Amino acid sequence: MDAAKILKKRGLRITKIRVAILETLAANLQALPYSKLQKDLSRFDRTTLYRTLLILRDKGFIHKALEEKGESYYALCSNCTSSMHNHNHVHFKCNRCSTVQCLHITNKLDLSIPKISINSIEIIAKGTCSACLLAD
Amino acid sequence: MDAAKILKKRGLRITKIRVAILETLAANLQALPYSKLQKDLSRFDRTTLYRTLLILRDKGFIHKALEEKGESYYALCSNCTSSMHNHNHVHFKCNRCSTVQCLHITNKLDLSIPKISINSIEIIAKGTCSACLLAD
DNA sequence: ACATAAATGCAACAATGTTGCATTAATAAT
DNA sequence: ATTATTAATGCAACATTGTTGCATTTATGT
Repeated sequence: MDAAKILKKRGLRITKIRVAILETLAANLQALPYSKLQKDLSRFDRTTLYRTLLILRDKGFIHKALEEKGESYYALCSNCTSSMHNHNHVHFKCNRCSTVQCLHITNKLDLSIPKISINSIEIIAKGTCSACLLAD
Repeated sequence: MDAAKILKKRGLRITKIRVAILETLAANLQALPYSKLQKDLSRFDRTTLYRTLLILRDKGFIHKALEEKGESYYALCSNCTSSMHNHNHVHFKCNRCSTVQCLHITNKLDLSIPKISINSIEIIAKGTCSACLLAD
């Protein structure tokens, strides 16, 4: 993954923390909790991390996979842009090892409720991940 | 709604803040953000509110309908107990007026993913609520 | 009314969110 | 390559929420 090239292609300045965040997220299969990003990227100021996460989210590079107990989990986007965020996948959290992952599903989920206009649907599943199932 | 009676029936002590929380939530159709509870119940200590919310959640009286941007939204449970939490409903947030409500749906949502054991599924829908649609 | 277990309020601290502002860095223009 | 300009960064500061320990008060069964 060439984070610099990706940033450039999408018209964003190439800065150290942006490259670092993208590479950190790319290096993990799971979504990463804020606290982990904070720790891994502690060479940067906390405010900068905070603002950079906002920008990368806004521009469609990353998304918040889950927010739970005051902690946000971040993951790379696969197909988003500034104008279009489509996260048609399920966010799964393992109750045992606490990892969070994005699961791409084929099932199309349609939900319609009278008198309400629904723009987006988010699904959060919890259970036991394959690694923990195997560890039994 | 007789909060005291409900608490007693479920074996919890009847205290002012418990009654107040249950009545506050019962008085609203929507789920209430923590900040609103905090404000309405400011006559009680913040720690007590925090701990009481934990207890009422644990005992199945209330549930966290949504956690977003660091803010938790709470609502009454309809059929939960200490041992059984079943929230088979959708949590809906209106993007315009920011209200959060629990929508009871009939559609059964089944999701199965290979190699993973799923225990619970939560659905969060966002869009425009009926009141805001009418206000156009 | 009393004993006892539980709930409360207070103090204190941690983590995250958030803003303003001066400094520094990235890019475009020369 | 140097400079101008625009954006990003780091620092300080403060708000909100989460969390724990402990002394005091309250709810309830006897």
